[in-house]
Amino acid sequence: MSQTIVEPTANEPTSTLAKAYDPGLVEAGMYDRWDDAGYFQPRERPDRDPFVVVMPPPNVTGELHIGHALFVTVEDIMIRWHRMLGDPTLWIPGADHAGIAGQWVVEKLLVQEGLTRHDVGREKFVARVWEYMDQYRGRIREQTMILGASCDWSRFVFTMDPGPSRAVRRVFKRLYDNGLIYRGERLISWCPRCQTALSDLEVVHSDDAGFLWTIAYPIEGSDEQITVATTRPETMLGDTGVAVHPDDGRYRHLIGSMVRLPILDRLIPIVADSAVDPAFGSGAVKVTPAHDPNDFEIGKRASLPSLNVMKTDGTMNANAGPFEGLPIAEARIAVVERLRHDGMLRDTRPHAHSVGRCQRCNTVVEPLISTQWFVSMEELARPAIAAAKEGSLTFVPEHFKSVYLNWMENIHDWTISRQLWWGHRIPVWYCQNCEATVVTEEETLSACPECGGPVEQDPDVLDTWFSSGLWPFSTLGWPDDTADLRRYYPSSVMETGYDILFFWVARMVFFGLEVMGELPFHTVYLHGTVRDMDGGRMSKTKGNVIDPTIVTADYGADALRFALVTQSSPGNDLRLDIQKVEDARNFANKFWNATRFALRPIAELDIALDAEGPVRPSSDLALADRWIMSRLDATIENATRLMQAHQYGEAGKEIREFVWSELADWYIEAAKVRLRGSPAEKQVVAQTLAYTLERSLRLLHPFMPFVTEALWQEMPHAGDSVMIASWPVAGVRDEAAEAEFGTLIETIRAIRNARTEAGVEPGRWVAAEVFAGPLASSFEGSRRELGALARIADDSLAIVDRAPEGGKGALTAVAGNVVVMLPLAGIVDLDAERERLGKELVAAQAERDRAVAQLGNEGFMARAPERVVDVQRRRLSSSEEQIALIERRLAELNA
RNA sequence: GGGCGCAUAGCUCAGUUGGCUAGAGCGCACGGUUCACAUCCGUGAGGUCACAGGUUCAAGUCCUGUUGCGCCCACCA
Repeated sequence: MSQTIVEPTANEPTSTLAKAYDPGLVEAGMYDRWDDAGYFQPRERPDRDPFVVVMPPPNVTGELHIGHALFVTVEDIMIRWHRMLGDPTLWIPGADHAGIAGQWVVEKLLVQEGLTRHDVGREKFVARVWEYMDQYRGRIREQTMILGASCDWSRFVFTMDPGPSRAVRRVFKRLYDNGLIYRGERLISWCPRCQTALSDLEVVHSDDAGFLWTIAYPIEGSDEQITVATTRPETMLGDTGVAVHPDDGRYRHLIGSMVRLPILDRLIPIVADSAVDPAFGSGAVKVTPAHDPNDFEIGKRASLPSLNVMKTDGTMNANAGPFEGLPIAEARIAVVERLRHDGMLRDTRPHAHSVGRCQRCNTVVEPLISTQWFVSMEELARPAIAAAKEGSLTFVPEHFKSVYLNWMENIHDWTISRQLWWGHRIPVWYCQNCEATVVTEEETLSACPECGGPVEQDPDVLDTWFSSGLWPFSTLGWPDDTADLRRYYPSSVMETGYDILFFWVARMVFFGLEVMGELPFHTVYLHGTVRDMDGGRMSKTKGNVIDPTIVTADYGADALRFALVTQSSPGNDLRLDIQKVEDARNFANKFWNATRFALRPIAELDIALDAEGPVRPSSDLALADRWIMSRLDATIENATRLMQAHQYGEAGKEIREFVWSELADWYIEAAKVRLRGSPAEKQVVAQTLAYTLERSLRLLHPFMPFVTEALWQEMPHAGDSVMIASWPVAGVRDEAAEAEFGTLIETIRAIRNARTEAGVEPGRWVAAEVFAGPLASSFEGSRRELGALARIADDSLAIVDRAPEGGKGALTAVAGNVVVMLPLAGIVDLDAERERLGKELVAAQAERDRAVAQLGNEGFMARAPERVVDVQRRRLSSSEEQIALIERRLAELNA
């Protein structure tokens, strides 16, 4: 496979490439060849820092969707780029057990069998989930491979594997021992469907249309009543007080009095609390400490008892009296009816209010008091805030730093226990004999270390994000002191969606700092959400979810990758347009055919190679050769700069633009005529083609790994795979060549435009006189290219040394200071020609006027940098020359 | 209530520290079988850079305000 010299193959077919690019054929088998060659594992070299990315582990709750394809693409681009830069590069793949979401999908399967998890029992249920996960992990892995992800499968990790599980227990114990994890009775969010506590982040709020009911509470021992307003009247059954603002004159005399709670007839006190807003409603608030976070706080301050009126399944309990057993929604209606009947309902009005729903199952969550495990956040957040503020943790795009800080600085304690069966079991054991609570890193505990009595493990599991938060080090073998951990922690860039900035990124940061004493990564790159063409979110219920492998089957992984990355920019959502995928496929085809074209002369000749690949040609260079190599250098410069700035999409576009609009449209078109020239000329063209195409393939490789590998193998090259070739280094730009060939391009365009506007048949060969002023020798050297591209007959192309006179039977093309006269007697429409040139004259005059104005501006002349002033000077002289040329020509036409 | 962002061509979007004539793809109009490519080639039309001020020699770019849209956070009965 390794190849240092290309043998001439004159007698063989000129190319082994098929006429049309077929992504299916190109991509088949290639991934396995890379894998077999070991390219996905880091190539160690002690002199360089490794580049490490930990893949966000997809939830094993189904297949990958198009959003996964975006992150796989962006991360693979980073990884392949760094691999080409020569960094030891590691990308660790994984999968997440997905806690509630994982349990939920299997519960839904059971429902189809007419079963609940309680019918099968904990052990068998967990086994079912494992079975499900094993099945989909394979599919996810397969999909990731189809996308070309160059990750190290030998290091694949699942959150429930023994290693990460031990990491979870170790961290739990450590935080517990340090007082950062505690168990307590708090008001938490409860999902009645999932039957578990949720963290704040797992509750999704939306404004729903509801009602605000006003209820009268009679004052005991008085004829007075006090009215309170509520959006959840059923909670009045759990009221243990009424609160008013201490300075509210209307109620000051009532503070300390008792009211008689309607329906239940309980006596509850009126208390003062400054959190009450006297301006809202009646200025008096019913207090339900067991079912409202605000009331919970008021209740604590006023020493009111908490009275729970709901069961964990979302029905009312015995404290609800006559409403016991009713589901919450029905109890609400019944309570309102009863109040109306009793004459205690004072008002009912529509009222939009915020309703929290379970992120996973969309059930309305209920705040209720419950004993749960929490992570105390204040101390953990402090260094995580400092890291972002001092800049050791940076965000792409930058504004997410504010978002991150805003959250971190207002953080609440984290509810980590879940009343689920699927997940990491809380490593806490309760002695049945001596009341001891034992936290252990061991997976099981057989007896109480205090008294030897029997122990029972806490039945709950941990929030799935607890294990995710340890991912940057648990994937590397921690808590063992492994070689991987020492070499690859911390990772380099955390690339993930902004939608899990708090869920995941923030938690990795504070866990990394606390457990490892070091940030888990220095850069957070956040991508947006992939949306449909109308900007809608993709969801299973909407039915607009796209399986990436359907797209890759039609257009290829290269096309999907390229479309995703060039359509997106950091932090912004993108609308997936299948036309963009098609365009990317077309681009691959363009590159394919450009290579196919180049391979013919390349195969006939000896291409000089060195350790880097085709040698950069340096002698017998024509203007076009110098130009394309300078443009390649510009592209390398720009692409490299953009990659460094994480502007991968822009880098991809830059490369596409070069390959299509410069290399294919101009260099190759110009090369066609030169390949019919002398052997020496053919040689330099072939060498230039080999050089520029081979370097371009390397530039494009991180974006379109498959097709670039396929083409690179066909091209003269050094090394075994473009995957492990080096990222190109830019040479010195040839400014003169860029300017001169640029003018040649503009001239050809002007000629084509003049021909088209005048209705000259596209295939017609014409004669031309070209006045190129100081560029005469450049134009002379490129006369055949000029002729071929502008369809000027070679023997009737004259490069002249002063502005030509065409009389009335000629078309004029003006580009900069170049003027071309095309004698076309009988075709030229004098009026149309005058009009066309008239427009050009106006444009040139406007150009001149702007330059004159700038150069006449004292402030500009005094303050603008010399470079900018120079540009205006050139602009002035150039536009003046152009005006003179056009005016002269117009005079001729008008004569 | 707090925070963040967006507004550039018919559509989807680029536009790095302010500096040549504001760009791309798609779409649109017209025209093309030249031996790499119709998954293509050529030519063209199309923009008060949301609005109003300000800073500056110079503003799509920086500042302030306005309008419209979006997202996130939050214990607004």
